[in-house]
Amino acid sequence: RNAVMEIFFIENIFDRSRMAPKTPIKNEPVDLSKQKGCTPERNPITPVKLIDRPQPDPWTPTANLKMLVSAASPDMRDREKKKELFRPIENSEQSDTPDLLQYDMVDDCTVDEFEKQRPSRKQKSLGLLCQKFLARYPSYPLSTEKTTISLDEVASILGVERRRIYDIVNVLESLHLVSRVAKNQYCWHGRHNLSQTLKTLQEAGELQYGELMTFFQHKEQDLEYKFGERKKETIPDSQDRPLLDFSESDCTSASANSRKDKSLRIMSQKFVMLFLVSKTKIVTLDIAAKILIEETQDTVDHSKFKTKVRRLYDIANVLTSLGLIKKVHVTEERGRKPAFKWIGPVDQCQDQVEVKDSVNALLRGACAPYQICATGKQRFTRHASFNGAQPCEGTRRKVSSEPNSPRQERQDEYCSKMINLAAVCRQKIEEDSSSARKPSITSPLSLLPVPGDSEFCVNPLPQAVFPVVQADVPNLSLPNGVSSQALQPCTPTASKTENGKPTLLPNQPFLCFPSSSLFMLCGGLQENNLRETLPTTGDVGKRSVEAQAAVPPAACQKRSSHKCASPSAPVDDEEPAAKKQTMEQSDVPLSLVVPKSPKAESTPGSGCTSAEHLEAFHLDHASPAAPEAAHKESTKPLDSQEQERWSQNKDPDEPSPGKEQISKENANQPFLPQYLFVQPTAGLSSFNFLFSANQAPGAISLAASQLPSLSVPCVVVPSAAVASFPLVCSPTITGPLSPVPDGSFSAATSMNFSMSGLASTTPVFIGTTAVVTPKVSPVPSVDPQQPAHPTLHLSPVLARSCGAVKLDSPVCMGHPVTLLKLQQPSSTPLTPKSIRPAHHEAFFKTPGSLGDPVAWKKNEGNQTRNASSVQRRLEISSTSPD
DNA sequence: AATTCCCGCCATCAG
DNA sequence: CTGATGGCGGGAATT
Repeated sequence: RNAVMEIFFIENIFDRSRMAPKTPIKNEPVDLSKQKGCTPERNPITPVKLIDRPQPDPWTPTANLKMLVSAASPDMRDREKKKELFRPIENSEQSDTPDLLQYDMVDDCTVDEFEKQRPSRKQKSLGLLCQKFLARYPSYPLSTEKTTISLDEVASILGVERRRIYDIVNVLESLHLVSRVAKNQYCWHGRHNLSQTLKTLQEAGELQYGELMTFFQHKEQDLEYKFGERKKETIPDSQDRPLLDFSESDCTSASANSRKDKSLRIMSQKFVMLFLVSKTKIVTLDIAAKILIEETQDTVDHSKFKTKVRRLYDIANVLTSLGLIKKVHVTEERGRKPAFKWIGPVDQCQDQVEVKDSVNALLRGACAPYQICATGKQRFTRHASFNGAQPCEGTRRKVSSEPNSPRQERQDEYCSKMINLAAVCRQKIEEDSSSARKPSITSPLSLLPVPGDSEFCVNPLPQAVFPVVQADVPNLSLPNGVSSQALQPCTPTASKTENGKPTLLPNQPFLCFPSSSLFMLCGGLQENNLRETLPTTGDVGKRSVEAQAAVPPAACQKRSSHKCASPSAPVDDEEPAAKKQTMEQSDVPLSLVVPKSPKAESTPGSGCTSAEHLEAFHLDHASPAAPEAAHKESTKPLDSQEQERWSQNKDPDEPSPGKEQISKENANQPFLPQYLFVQPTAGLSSFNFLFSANQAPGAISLAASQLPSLSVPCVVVPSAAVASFPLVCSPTITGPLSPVPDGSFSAATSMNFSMSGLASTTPVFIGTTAVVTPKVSPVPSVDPQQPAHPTLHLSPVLARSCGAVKLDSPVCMGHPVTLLKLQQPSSTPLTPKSIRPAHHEAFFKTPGSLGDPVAWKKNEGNQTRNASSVQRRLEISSTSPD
């Protein structure tokens, strides 16, 4: 062990020393590359020296090696790097010695095959690094424990230079996820205050950028805007001031100005504000850069702009890792521009509006099926896709075949419409709610009992609120807490989001429904797992792919990573059939369907969406009262059909007749019980739920086992496999349960939920928010994992966290909640994939608790091995050398 | 060629 | 002065 440690240190040292010298070298790089006979890439690994070489410099021993290496072949080098991949340690040097050896080996045998990958740049990306970083800490740490972060420690563990950690921490600090306590020390707060922070930012943002953004957005949409010009005008001077309070708020040291003002922190806040202020929640990089340059408007110099953009990428990477934004591209006349879309919690969510609206529509008698999504924009998107409408952003694929039509435009229009609609609705809602904030509104299903009208929807945020589904929301965002991952049921469509990014996936299928009438469907959990995983780097890509696979075709297309093709890219057609099939099997995620008014569809001409179909069937099969598991069976087949259709379904127009009828029926009887059905695949992972819509609140809770029997309006049907998990639905509220507690308020609540969310993964809680009040101290002994459940394999951490969360809530008390295990099968249902889960777990564990520093390394699977040696060292050292 | 964004120099800041 | 921070921009990797 000692030896190992020594090595470790040595390496580090080495590294450091190397760095210093490096400076001088800089000049040469050019040569290097040229001379490159040797190493093609800049060798991150090797110190600069190599580079120098050409120079007069005397050689260092190392240099020699390097030369050799380089001489050997670039490829080799690559491989090497690749191996390093996960290795936390800094890239560097360690390899020297080893390298040599390896090289030799390499020579002999061709190594390359396996490692095609190599560490490429991506592996070193800030986003990935950030994920690793976040994975080390729980999203929602117990208040009791304070986690301090030592920059040095983290840097060494993650194997990066400190400088990089600063980049991450600064952004996190801007969102108050961490705060600096002392030199080199930060305190981890987690996401507890995130919503509050965002709210504050939003407010601030409206003041500062409200108009501006509006302006830009309009501009963009219709015309081209010229850069600076307008902007300046619009921009108020107000910007000077640093972001308001927040920046200061916690900062201990903050004094103030100085260069800090320019800091990444401020920029980050401003950047976030732009999203919050933006109606579309999409901000293009160039606009952001322009706006953020603020000060000297005119000094638009190009270089400055470029620098700003660089910084924005840095910030964006971190935010992406947090699951707050995702990358998209907006297509304008000018062409496609990089942009980012906010996918984090939104205070005011349009979704709500939508929901509301839909609800209203229902009440009015509208019949069309409607889908709702709760949370963020993403959901939005999804819907769209569900509907057949074109999704807004990237998601959009051409749904139907209309090669010629300007689909993009349409899409945009669609988006705009939706937005407008949302706005309109929102008001309406507010009105309604205020007037009728009765409990009634919150029907049993409704998640949040929160008294505050609109608020309830809002704050609670989607994610948090519905545990059921939603777990994911967070999930994407971070791996860290166990929480997140959970399950997300995937919606068939939804998935489409970005693949590349891990985060995206998140959407969950769940919804909030204010009125009872809604249905929820939950799809298989499979995906959940994937999501969970996300944190890690390399995997992500893969994972996403998988996820996609799971997902319905429509949804995801992109398989490739991040970059999405242009939005307009056709969707289904492209999809490989195979893929679809796959998806079909597993997926069927759920979707919510709500009867909707026709209008909802607006754009999409297509009426039928998968969801709809589902609905239809389900409806058919399911008896209103309480369908049972039996349905599942029937359903499955259905699913497939459905899916197929779906995939094909280009025909919007023909909704299935049946479905319509159904919907109508519903319409007629608005309150009929409707249910949501979820049928994922049969076993495994998916759960099926049926909820009747109108039910009385009280009825809902059920144990899994009981499902069918329940008289309750809702039925939950777990898939067979799953059956074991218990679902808990607390009736929202109303019931007997204690009413919502005072609620600490939405914010708090929501938070809680989210936490629970994790838990949610499995257990579903549907209930009032009140239920979860996590604050409570950790549960005594919880044993979340019940042996009974086959599925549960929670990582300890998870379990623990879950336990804590749920415990508190009253609901929980009632019965043991089981958590679903995230890992579970989700991935693809039965497939062997199971392997993954393990990783996931690891991933999430907090290092401390589990002591599994290594977790992330896992990602890539094979490669890992080699790397491992290095890693190991690290691990050891870090872990406990003793 | 454009987009991303890693790397790390070096100016500042803090002690 | 030294170490901690972190702005900044070159230029390489990716798209």
